[in-house]
Amino acid sequence: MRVLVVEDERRLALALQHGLTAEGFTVDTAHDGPSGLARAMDHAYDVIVLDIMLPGLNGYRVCSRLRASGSDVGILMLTAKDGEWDEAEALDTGADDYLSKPFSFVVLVARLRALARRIGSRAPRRTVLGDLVVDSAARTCTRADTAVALTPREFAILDHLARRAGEAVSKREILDAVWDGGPDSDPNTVEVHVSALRRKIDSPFGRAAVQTVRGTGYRLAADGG
Amino acid sequence: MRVLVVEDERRLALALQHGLTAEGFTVDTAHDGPSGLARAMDHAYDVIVLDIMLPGLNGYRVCSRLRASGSDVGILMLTAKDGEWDEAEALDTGADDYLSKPFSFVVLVARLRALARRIGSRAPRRTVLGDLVVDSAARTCTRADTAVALTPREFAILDHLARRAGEAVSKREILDAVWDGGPDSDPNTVEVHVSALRRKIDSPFGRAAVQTVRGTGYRLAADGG
DNA sequence: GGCCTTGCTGAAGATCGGCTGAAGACCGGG
DNA sequence: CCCGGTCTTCAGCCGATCTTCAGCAAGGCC
Repeated sequence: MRVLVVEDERRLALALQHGLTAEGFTVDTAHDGPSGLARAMDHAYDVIVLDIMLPGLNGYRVCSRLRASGSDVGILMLTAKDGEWDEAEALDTGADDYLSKPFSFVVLVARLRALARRIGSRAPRRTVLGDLVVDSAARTCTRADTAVALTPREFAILDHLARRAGEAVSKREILDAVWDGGPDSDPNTVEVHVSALRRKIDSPFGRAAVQTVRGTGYRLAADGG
Repeated sequence: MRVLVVEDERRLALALQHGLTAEGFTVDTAHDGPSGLARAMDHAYDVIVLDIMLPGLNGYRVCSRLRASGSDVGILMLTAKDGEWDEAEALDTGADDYLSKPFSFVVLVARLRALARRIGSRAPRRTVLGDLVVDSAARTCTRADTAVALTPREFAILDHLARRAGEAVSKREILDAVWDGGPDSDPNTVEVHVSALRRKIDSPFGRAAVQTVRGTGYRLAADGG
């Protein structure tokens, strides 16, 4: 289990490195935003422990840049204050979990393990469903060997459905995954985009990969429809 | 999403009930340890918000008893102090997450949603009863290798029965699980839907998976009828 | 058998959920 | 600044689904 600790307070960083090493993790450290981001991009970590207040580039930015670059590494943010917006914003920028300082080392380890488990079971980068191919890394979609151009939202929805191929996925979950699912977000938005998506990947091919699950949401047929 | 709030401070419990209801959760409350435990055992909740300091039986004990009885419901503990042992002990007794009082409502909702997602993914995915297959994740049902289209209510009933395959399940429990079981809900509604369900998964196949338990409710035959 | 309780079911009207076209906001590039 | 593409919102439509009701069937008890 490879962990990167990005924390500018040297004493804390060192303590974490020692403690986590003792717990069986392999630990690297970085002490500012830019070098943390660089290390994270260059090496394959399982989880990153990311402080918010960092010199050069704050934790939110490191996090969102990592996500923007397509990384799905597990990110646990350390929020300095315990105001609610720190935490909500952490999740918004793509963090998987967060912990308010001061935190207990025991809890940190428990959270890291839980996070690693979740991350470990994440879906692959390329999903093949019959003649429908969704490439999460390249952000492309192919149907019957024909490239299909999708808008960002359309692709994000398809990608999310593809990660759960064969399962029914609720509109709320899609809102959470594709948008920053505020409680007041509108499920109709999803419907509109799904409608557009079908017009591109289903109708022209006389297929129906995107199925409606009434009362719940949608399901991507495991065989491409 | 069914939530049980176990909190002895009435004002807080009420506030949570209202707030969470507005967020789309279905909320029940209990105000002490023993009644919280009883409710949790009797009803199928997705998540329980559990205060630690409770009359009668404290949160740790409620939590560990639930786990001892085999429940895998999601448990989010509210820790009153913010000492680390509260939190570590909460995780030790089987809680999935915790939140220190005072907490932000926004954060609580985010945590509940995250927890619900995690829980949802560890529930059993398919139930096989003879040639009857109920796939909870995909929300599909198959009888003798034939896909059977069910309406949301029908599927919810079948799903609930399947989770207790072989056991007699009361109509009241079905009302609670599938509907938001107000005290004035009508058992005949269940009968109507069960009737429709049989017409789809039993009659066409000359089988009888859904059995009537007179005076009580229904039972799904463990061997598919 | 008679009677009461409980469960089944067909029909009908009300309601709900999902789909879609259109309008305007928004955004980034030229 | 303008333009094209994309996103969100809105409102209407439609069919699927739900609930209610009433009559009938079945079980259980005397």
